Amino acid sequence: MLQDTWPKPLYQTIKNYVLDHIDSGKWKSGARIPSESEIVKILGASRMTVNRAIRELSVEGRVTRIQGVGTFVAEPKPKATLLEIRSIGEEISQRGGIHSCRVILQRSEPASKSVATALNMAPNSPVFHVYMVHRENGRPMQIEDRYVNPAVAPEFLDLDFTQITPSDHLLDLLPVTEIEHKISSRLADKQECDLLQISPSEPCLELCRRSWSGNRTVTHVRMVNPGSKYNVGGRFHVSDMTHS
Amino acid sequence: MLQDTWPKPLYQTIKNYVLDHIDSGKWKSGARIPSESEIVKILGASRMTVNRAIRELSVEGRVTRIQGVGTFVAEPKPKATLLEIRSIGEEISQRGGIHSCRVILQRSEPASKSVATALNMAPNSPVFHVYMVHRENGRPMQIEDRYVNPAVAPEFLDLDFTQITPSDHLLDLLPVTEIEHKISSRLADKQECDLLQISPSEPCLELCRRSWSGNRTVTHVRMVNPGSKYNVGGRFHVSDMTHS
DNA sequence: GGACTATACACGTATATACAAGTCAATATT
DNA sequence: AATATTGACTTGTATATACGTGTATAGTCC
Repeated sequence: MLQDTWPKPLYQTIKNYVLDHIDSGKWKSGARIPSESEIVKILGASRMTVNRAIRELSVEGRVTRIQGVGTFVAEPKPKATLLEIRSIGEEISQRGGIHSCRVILQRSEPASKSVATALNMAPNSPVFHVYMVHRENGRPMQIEDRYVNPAVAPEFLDLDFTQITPSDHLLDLLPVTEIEHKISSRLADKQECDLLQISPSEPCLELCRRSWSGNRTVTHVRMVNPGSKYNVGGRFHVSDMTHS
Repeated sequence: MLQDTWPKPLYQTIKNYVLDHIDSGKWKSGARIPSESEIVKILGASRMTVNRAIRELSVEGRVTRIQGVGTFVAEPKPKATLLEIRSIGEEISQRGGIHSCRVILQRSEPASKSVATALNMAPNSPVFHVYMVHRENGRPMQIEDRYVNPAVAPEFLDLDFTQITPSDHLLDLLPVTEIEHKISSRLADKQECDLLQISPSEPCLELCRRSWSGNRTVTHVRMVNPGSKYNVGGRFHVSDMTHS
């Protein structure tokens, strides 16, 4: 921001040099920037140092590199903020509560049309289905309605979800590479009111999530929380992807 | 997951070596790991290569380094998923809609007790306050109720928010380093019903956000969306912080 | 013309070396 | 005893050098 006059490392100076040209518009989005050896000539640093600077810009998403071709200014990021959504078990235990749950349904069933679409599978092929209620200190806090792709978690039906939540198990099992979220507000239906012990006029938060690992759809989950008892939230620290 | 048998770069092998020791529990959380020169002796790589490997693990948050002291295993990350929340202007224009807005209030006012707490300021010190309604194709979509720390954005009152949304302006102005979100579901009050043109029984999504830049609190915003017309969501790609 | 090849150039990785800078403890000095 | 110095060890940065790998193109041969 303001002048950091502290002695910057050279690789940081090089990063700033590139970022300045990008941010000022001299190097436009998608354009090629000078090669490493050209920057060596321009700035007089060694190629290793230039390489480190630009490699870091690459992992920070500011430039894209293609071996044998060159380095290009990356498209600007869409304006967005990130919200961290913790697993319900973690959240409850973090505030000192006792988590328990009631598993209402845990079975394999043929995929309905909508579930098959969500999981990118053929209709009527088997999917694992879990329907359960999470409780904090005995009070119902969340309905979890989850479908899982059997190919990625064949052991899913044998698990004891009073010991580990489905979410935690899947996060342990495989790396999540992509997530789609939808959060909406609506009124609960009769069954949900019964399970959550709330009145029919109470607004609920519904959080739907689909997640992928590589090119495989892992799971589709719908979580319903009573608005009066629960709200999703969290604090997120942006690991430094700063300019300068 | 399974062993990729493709020829790994040496620095990746070193990263895996360290990660294996961490994940297997041989090097426990908080413990010191061998120094660079020790790993040089163990693995036979050069110090520069070891340095790159461990530096990358450092930015990936797996280890913490202290110059002159050593390298330590970082605390494990809490289980969480990330939700990307786009700015409303972006979201509307992305689906082809026309964004407009009505600025109801844009002024400086003394901070109430709750606002002062939220922004970490003294009560009654001046804060900037904006209250506005965002519209998509002329239909009200969101109420934005925002307080801004005057110290970080002194020009805030002079802006024309029909041209750029407050969120976009602040994101352009300074890097956000920390964000706190809370999403809840509730019924709108009478004024909100009028502004959003909804019925009093319709559940609404309320998204509260506080954001920081460095050690300064930047803004506190409350956004109210009618549940029938709007839901927050998005797709998030996890940039590869994989093991192996 | 079309296919192949040589070549130049880009980024990717690895090493050896050097010095700077921060921390800590043992030792010397006052 | 309190303080200062020194030295060992740590990470941080910078360079010169080398070779590997991927891409594009100009030129050559058929």
